[in-house]
Amino acid sequence: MPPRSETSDDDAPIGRRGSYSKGVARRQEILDRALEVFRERGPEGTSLRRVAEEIGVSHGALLHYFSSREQLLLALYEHTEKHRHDLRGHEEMARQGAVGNLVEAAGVNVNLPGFVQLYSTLVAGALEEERTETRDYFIRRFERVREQTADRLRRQQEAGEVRSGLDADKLAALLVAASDGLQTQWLLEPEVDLEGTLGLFTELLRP
Amino acid sequence: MPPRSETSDDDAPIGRRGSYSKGVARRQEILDRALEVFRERGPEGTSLRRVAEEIGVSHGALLHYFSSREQLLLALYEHTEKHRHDLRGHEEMARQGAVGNLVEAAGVNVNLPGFVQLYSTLVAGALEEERTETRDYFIRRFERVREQTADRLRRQQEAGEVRSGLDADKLAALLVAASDGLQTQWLLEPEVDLEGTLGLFTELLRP
DNA sequence: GTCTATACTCGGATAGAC
DNA sequence: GTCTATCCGAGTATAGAC
Repeated sequence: MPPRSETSDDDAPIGRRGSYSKGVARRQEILDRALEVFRERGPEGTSLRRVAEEIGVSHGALLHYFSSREQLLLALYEHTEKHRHDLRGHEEMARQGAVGNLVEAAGVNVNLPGFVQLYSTLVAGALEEERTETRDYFIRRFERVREQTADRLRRQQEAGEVRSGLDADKLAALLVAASDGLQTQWLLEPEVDLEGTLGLFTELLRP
Repeated sequence: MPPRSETSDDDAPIGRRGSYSKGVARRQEILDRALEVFRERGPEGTSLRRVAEEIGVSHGALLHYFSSREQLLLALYEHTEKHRHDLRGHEEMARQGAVGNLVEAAGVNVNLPGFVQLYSTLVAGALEEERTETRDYFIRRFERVREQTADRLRRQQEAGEVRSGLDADKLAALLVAASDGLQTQWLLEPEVDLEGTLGLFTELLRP
């Protein structure tokens, strides 16, 4: 679900007339260069105009492909998330419990404070205006994460690993909320024990 | 702990030479007018310059009393928090359990979405720079709220209302985190049941 | 569709008048 | 200490060239 607005099907490298539209490739190219700049200097303090200059396009041209600074940061977020996702073992991930999954994700994030901060900035931005792409993106994201977590919980309830009689959907929202909130506290005070505190849920949910 | 930088003791209305320094009064006057503007138009989209013009001071003068837009928003937040605090019954509040207290606070916030959003904006801003007043403010705030919550929890553990064997400090951090995170989700999707979901902790913590 | 040029408002810093 | 004047770079919107 990339932030590019329309171009929703451009997949056949051969045969389809036009194949990749040149614009998408150009956009990708610009994004790649921009990611490099962010990697070196970090997103904070790196203005749109600075990035544009550094990667050799005009300020206006950059804005042509990313309609706002927020959009560019969202693209950066998505890219980092993919990388972060790769850091985790996919096989084990699948059959993990809800709490274990969140704890492990938090463990990965501990090494990526910049990522957590970017997340927080984008979410706060999403709350500030009514109908933006960023807002839609995070609404969908929360829905997805809650749903996955609820599924895990239900499976664990059936397996007797988690106490039953609790609304799995509400519980999932609570777990995700706690995870997000804790990471905020952790960014402000690194001595907060992210994984240990989140792990309390293991005991709280024991049947 | 108001955001005014130095002037830390100006309390005696009589006898002390100079009594209130004129600057403090002026600052308060400007703040009051600014609060009015925010009440009418909301903080988002209300620029420093617009506020200044509307209350009849220059852009520079406003910046003289509030060294940044963030400082002004923080003052707005503190003022609203005081008002919000008044909405809650102080007597009952004191002898409430940890979960009940958070649930009730959330219940008040449900009628003040702008306040929750402002909180989220300020917290995100606090995460973005290293040594700012806003950051210090929220570090202290989280410490205070966690401590209060932990105290309640300990009292409840001794009274047998909350299951023991759980680290009250960690548990407090978890409760506060869940409360914050849920309010974020609620701002994005109002159908999220803020009080009900947070109330799950009542069952989770039962001995 | 791709991009340049321009203009507007914004937050913030500075220098200096009073 | 209080405030005006000015300047800077930022994000964004628009018109229009190609």
